[in-house]
Amino acid sequence: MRWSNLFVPTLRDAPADAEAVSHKLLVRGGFIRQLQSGHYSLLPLGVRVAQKVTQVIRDEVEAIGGQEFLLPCMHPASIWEKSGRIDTMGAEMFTLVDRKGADQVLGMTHEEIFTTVFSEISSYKDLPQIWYQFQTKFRDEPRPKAGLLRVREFTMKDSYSFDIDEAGLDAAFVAHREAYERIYARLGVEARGVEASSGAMGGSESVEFMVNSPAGEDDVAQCGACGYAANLERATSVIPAIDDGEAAGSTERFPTPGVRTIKALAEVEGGAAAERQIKTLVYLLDGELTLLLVRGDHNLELQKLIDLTGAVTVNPAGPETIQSALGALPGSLGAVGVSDLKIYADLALKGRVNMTTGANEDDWHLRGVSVERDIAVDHWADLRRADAGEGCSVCGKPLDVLRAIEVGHIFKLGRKFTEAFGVTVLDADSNPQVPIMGSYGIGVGRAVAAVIESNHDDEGMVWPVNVAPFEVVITVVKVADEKSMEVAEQIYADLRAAGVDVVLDDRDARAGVKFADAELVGIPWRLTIGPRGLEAGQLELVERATGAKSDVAIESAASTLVESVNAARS
RNA sequence: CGGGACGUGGCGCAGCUCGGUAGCGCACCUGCUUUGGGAGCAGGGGGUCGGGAGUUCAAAUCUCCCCGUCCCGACCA
Repeated sequence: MRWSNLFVPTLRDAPADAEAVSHKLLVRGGFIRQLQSGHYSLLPLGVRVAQKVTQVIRDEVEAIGGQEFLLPCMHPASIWEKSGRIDTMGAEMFTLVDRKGADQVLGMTHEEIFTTVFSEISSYKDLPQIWYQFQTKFRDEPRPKAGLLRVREFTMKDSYSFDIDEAGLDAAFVAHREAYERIYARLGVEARGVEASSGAMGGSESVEFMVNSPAGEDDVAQCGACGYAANLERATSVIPAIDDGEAAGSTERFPTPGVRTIKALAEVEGGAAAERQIKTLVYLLDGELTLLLVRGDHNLELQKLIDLTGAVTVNPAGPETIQSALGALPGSLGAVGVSDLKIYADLALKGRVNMTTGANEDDWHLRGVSVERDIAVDHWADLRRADAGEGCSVCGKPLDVLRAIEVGHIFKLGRKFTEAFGVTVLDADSNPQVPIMGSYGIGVGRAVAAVIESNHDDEGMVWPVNVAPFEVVITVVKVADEKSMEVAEQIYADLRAAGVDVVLDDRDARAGVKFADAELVGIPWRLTIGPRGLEAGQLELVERATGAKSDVAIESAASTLVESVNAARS
């Protein structure tokens, strides 16, 4: 490629509304342009990187036996009705009506469609299967953000495994886990597999691949001692026991005028420290009013509740609803004596006595509450969000909580879809069996952004060779100099012949501009050709990542580069 | 969906408080000089001031409505 023919609109200034490093650099480097919130055009350099990332993923999925498909991105709504997900996905699906009046949706994932194709298989002899594709997904995200990190339209590698039994699924899952680890290593990101909730997709064992970055949107609890790592959505931790003293004989009402918060109750005369309080939250779970109890100083982790109950819609109840159900407004709520509502309580409240909570009358609280004696808890469960500094539930050492980007997600789907679509295959005994599925996804654009988040410096991007838009740039300092161009053309031809992805910067621009652009777009090696070097018979070679400069003889420049590039590829 | 901010040539911004018909830097075009780290000089092109209504002799500026974009919280590759 000749830079003079390339469309690489680099910018000196980042757009004002970009926040994340990857967003700024992708725009500044001329990789992407925004069409509207959550929808980006990939420019030539963006396409090059995306294609290289795609190829790395393809290699590794093929290596575990994946077969590439390409399914439609527009689906009849009926297929989503059949799986029931048109309701659970709700507003996140783009929907439209065709000219015949048929309801259509834009696919946000492809379990339904792959399962439909799979229904043609009817013998255990044809299992296992791993099917995958790179296809555009559409998700009407409430809040797209940070350039390519969260968008409404994106390419995803999604694969699906079909097996006759759990053992087969386990094997497919492990194979994917290992393939993903190889993929991230080749992309130059440190991604760790962490325990995760499978969310709206449904399923059991679930692992997210996380790259630590302030631009991320997830919080991950990590144990530096034993390696335990889990999304805060399901991370557990151990906390010290609290000495409640002797259980009070009975509960006691006491006035708390104006007290509306945990903090205020902790400070008021006759109140109680936050860890001695019961926080009472009122939620609507699929429309059913429910009380959720956690310790006063703890936070509810909603995802844990959703995973536990399978609830589809979970919303905090409004003040009017709460008032009419409990007789008080938030600030004075409690579960003592409540019998007509379902009550979930966090395990940290189990066995606690002498607790303080709202009396369900504004400006009144109760003390001396023994949780198990005084509250009709229906379900005990881990509902609280783990916090930094709490003990690792595996080894007890303090946990860290770090921001991270979710660059991949694998999980065991189970038989949800094969059952919904009535798919069976015959086993060796001629009995019909419902195959079990796994689902595995990597967002290509997000992976690109994550690579940048992990590989950049003040000058711009620093691409790993495997995914760099070009592996080498030949910078001709003075294009008007015939000798320079002659040498450049020769090395350019040699590198191309050797299979190196090289760009010849033959623009009639000042050297400084070309150097700055090469660094901004992060090309791993720059070979500088100018009259000064030619006179000495030497060319300057600069490695982007380290800034290391070396002089190479004209004759050996190409072979040196071929060697370096080959050594760095993986 | 709740909260906050912003919208002026391709990008970054000023002008708005106190109405008088749009300006700066970068980028772009032409010429000359320069040429190993984002050149200098001279000349030049490009803007429905997000949209619509209203107030006014007069609106980028004031008022109202709408749209868009970004950031923080509830959702996910």
